Amino acid sequence: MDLMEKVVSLAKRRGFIFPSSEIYGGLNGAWDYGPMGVELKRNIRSAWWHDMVAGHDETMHHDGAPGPFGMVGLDSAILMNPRVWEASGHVGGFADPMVDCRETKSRYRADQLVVYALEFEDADGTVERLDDVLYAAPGEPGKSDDDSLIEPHRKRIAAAQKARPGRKLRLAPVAGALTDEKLRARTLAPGAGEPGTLTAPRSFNLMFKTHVGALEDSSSVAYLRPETAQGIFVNFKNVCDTARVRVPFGIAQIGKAFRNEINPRNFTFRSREFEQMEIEFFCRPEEAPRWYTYWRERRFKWYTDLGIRAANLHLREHEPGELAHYAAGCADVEYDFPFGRSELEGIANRTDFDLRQHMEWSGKDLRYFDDQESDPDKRRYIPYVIEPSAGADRAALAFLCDAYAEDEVGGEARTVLRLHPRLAPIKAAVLPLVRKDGMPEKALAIYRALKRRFVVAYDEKAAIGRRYRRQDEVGTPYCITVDGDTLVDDTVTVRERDSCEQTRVHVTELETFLAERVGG
RNA sequence: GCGGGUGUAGUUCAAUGGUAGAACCUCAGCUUCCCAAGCUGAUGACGUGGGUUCGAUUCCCAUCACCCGCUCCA
Repeated sequence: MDLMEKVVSLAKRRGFIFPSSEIYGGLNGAWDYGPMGVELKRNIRSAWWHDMVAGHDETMHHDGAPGPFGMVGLDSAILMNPRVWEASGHVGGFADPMVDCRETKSRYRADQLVVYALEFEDADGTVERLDDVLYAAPGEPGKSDDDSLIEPHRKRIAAAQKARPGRKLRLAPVAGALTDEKLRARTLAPGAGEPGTLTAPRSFNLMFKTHVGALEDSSSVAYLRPETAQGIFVNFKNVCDTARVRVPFGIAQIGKAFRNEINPRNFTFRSREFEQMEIEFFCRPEEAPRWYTYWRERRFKWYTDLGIRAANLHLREHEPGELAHYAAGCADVEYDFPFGRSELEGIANRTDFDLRQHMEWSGKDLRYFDDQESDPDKRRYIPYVIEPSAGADRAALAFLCDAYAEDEVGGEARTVLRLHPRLAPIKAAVLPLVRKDGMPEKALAIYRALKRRFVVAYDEKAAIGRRYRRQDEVGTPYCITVDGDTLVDDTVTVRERDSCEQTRVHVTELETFLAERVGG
């Protein structure tokens, strides 16, 4: 069994992650978090929110940052005015099958791309057909004139013509060339140097559509947001007007997003419903590169601080050709999953693209007014945006994979999740050594006292060793054992998950002991 | 989206055209003073829908889900 199978199996067995609606056969690309999983994910969200927002000190100059900055939170609706998605570029032209050119990064509607072969007719009517290379050009079959079709390939076609003096050139459309893999491999895209750079036609309507109100007509269409980011941009003015924030500052949000992925894969890694943890960080345009660098480093460090082994984590700067059309820079935080190196988080310099788009589409002035600026011409500007966008589910999966370990204790194999204590679903288990002599009663009293502040478990079933192993498997960092001495001197043994070492702690010290080690 | 593979208990596996077995887990009881101990007992499965057949978990078809490769991720 490989590591991924082991993690999936453990996730199911111990209640971290189940297939969605499993008793009905499940649903492709949808997963549920069980009793352990919900705590893990909640801890991930809490850690992120605390580290990025709630615990942020806006009066302080943070390490590596160009200066002090503010940070506030937001929770915008999943349903928004559909015009948001027109402004953002998520709808409009995306309903029809599209083909992409891998080389030029251009996108075309499949039905508006003519693919043709060259034919040369001799004076005597003999036709020579050149179909080792096919040519694609924007236009509509049967409606576009030859000149406009030839334009993108003029040089190449001119060479072919020159080699065949006196012959008449004809363009012979090749139907279905884009859907035929072999023909597509010979097709030269507009502006491309080599044939075969076009993808198969695909529908890019990845947004889930629904209707607001009972009437299902086109005027009532709404979408489930495909990203949380736009909720922040459309609230930029509201936040500026009410939250007493000054640039530079960030708006953070955690929430569900939905994409109708063609091909969900790799357990929860690519799901149709997923949770994002995003910051849109607004700054002066000229300072954007420095803030970009800052957020890249800071977000990378967040994962290693929470226990991801640095050897498994990578920060990858995008190639210039890989960048989205609006981005001035983008880096991915990647993790070495068992199924390959994949993206956990993207940090992008989105320039002023989003706010500018929303200004145009809404007609509202979203410029920031900087009254501290001495130059009157520079007082109003559209801030640039640095966007660290993380996937909560992907983080959960990475933490699970990275924590999974098998080792030996006393010659016996065990499975243990070496989760960071902040992330562990259960912080401590309270265990009576044996079920007699008043130990359960004493242990229950300790359990109830700790329960008020920490997520703790109580277990009196089976031998002590087995109970330790149960807790190891869900990553519980500490086991508190009540034994004979406890009844005499009010001390317990605290057994640490990774080392299995035990220390003696007085019952009155337990709360402090845990607080120092697991937070909370 | 294309190609390949796999679906049997919570997990990991077996067997079979005629009453579906095991290990671990779980639960109950006994025992037990520190790392999956022992004893007794118990719960629990053929992904779904069709077809062939006297009879299908087994053969066939479809479908759903998961895994692998390709593709892709605005």
